[in-house]
Amino acid sequence: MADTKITKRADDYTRWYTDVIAAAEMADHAPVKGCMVIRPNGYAIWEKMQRALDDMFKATGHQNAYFPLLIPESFLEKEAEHVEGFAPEVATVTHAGSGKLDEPLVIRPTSETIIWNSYRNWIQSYRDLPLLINQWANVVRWEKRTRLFLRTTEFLWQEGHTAHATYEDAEKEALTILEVYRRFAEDYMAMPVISGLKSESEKFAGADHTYTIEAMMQDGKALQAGTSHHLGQNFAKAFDVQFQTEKGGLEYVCATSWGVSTRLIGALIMAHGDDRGIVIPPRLAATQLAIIPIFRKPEQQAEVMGRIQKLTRDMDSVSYHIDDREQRSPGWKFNHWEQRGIPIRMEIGPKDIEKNQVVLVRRDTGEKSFVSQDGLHRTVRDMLLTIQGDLYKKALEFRESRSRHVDELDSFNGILDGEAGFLWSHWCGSAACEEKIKDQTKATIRCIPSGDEREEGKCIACGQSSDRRVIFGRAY
RNA sequence: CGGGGCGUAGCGUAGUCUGGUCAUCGCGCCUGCUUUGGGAGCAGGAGGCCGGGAGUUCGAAUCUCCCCGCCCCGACCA
Repeated sequence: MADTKITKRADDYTRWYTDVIAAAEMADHAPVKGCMVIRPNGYAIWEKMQRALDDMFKATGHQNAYFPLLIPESFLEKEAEHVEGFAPEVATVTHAGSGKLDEPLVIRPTSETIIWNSYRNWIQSYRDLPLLINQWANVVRWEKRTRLFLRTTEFLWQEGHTAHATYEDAEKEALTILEVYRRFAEDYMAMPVISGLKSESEKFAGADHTYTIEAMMQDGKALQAGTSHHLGQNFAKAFDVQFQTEKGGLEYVCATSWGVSTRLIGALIMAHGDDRGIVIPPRLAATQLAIIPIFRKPEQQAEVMGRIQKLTRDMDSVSYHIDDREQRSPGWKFNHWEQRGIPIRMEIGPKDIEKNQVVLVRRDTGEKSFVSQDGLHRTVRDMLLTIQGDLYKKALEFRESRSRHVDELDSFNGILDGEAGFLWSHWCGSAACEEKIKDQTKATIRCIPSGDEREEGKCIACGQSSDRRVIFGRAY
């Protein structure tokens, strides 16, 4: 398979991003516009993400289930805001076999409606609550403009859908998941995020309110990395899901929904990648250590391979790969694994065997170290931990260097056209001001950060009083 | 759907303004030998309806018109 070169980091970040994906052989454009073929290298990351997230969902009491891909069109229409929000981007099936369907079917853009149609039958009593379910699935949204991983017509995701007896219980659930997402982003992806509340105009269509985690990419633009919605009783009312309370009354349940998608792979690339390719944090790397034997003569090969066997015998906590392809040169292999973001490369040749050492090279820094073969397992394990931590620190430092308090709307464009980043500014809370700022600067409110950092100030758009700063930024 | 750009080998491209040995170069692929600690070297080789169609011309990758496709910017993005 062809090995692509990343020519150089173009002034155009978009170009760099697609180059990196191509070089790492992660995805291709599909024949259907906006759809993508996820290659094994890209999918391996998704599998690691799935496993980690699934464990976290299970640990917070959730179960997996599956609901249909096709949804009667009328279901979407039951919730007013929901249909208004999704109508422009749903794909519809009108024909099946040789005939036209009586009622068109939409390909799910999200599954609230079909799931709530089931929940109506599943929920009778307060004893049935809470209902905590997650689904791993694909969805289709016919966006006008698409980008590999970040916004594709079809994408893979998980969507959680829960039902609760009280508003407070649902709120607690939404925040529990928000915290799961924050931990996943920071602990696994090594990508710092700011969690908070979406403004009214940015929230999910049909939600009471929406929580989000927002990350910063290396060009200073924001990326919404995950959302957790408190749906209130909107869907319960639309699908008539009531339950008998402990005291015998009849109530509508409160709901949440939440999801993260293959967009996270795009986030990972843009948060850590460099001109040599992607950089995978150790906790998400299917291969953490690429071992490259070096030799000239057959007897050296036997010796080196023998030593590798011995060294890897007890490496059960590190996932390693021995690249013993004879038709490729060591230099080629170095490059190959770098483009694919493997955290550590190990070189071992006759010279190393003589000195009882190996060469370890970090993908994130390029730092080369000569370490003893004794205790190699522990050395590698420690280095993986260090890389995981350093990647996070580096990304956090970058985000902080691109975050500033801004009190003049006039300076937005200057900053965002130059060193783009997060602008912490006062906002009065009105949709009109939000809109005005967006029109003038292309910056949107990424979130109203969680936490109680109150500060008196004046809205940068209208001058009215505000009691906290919110985050503005240009977003993907 | 608006604005801009681009379609030449599997991929990336030169050539188009000024029509005439122009089908170029790199990567990749195949064969052989030498190589292998940063994308190996040399030699040889395979591979093209120059996006499609119609025109102009003695002659079109090149000029004209139409069509198709892709990319970027914008609108849009729960």
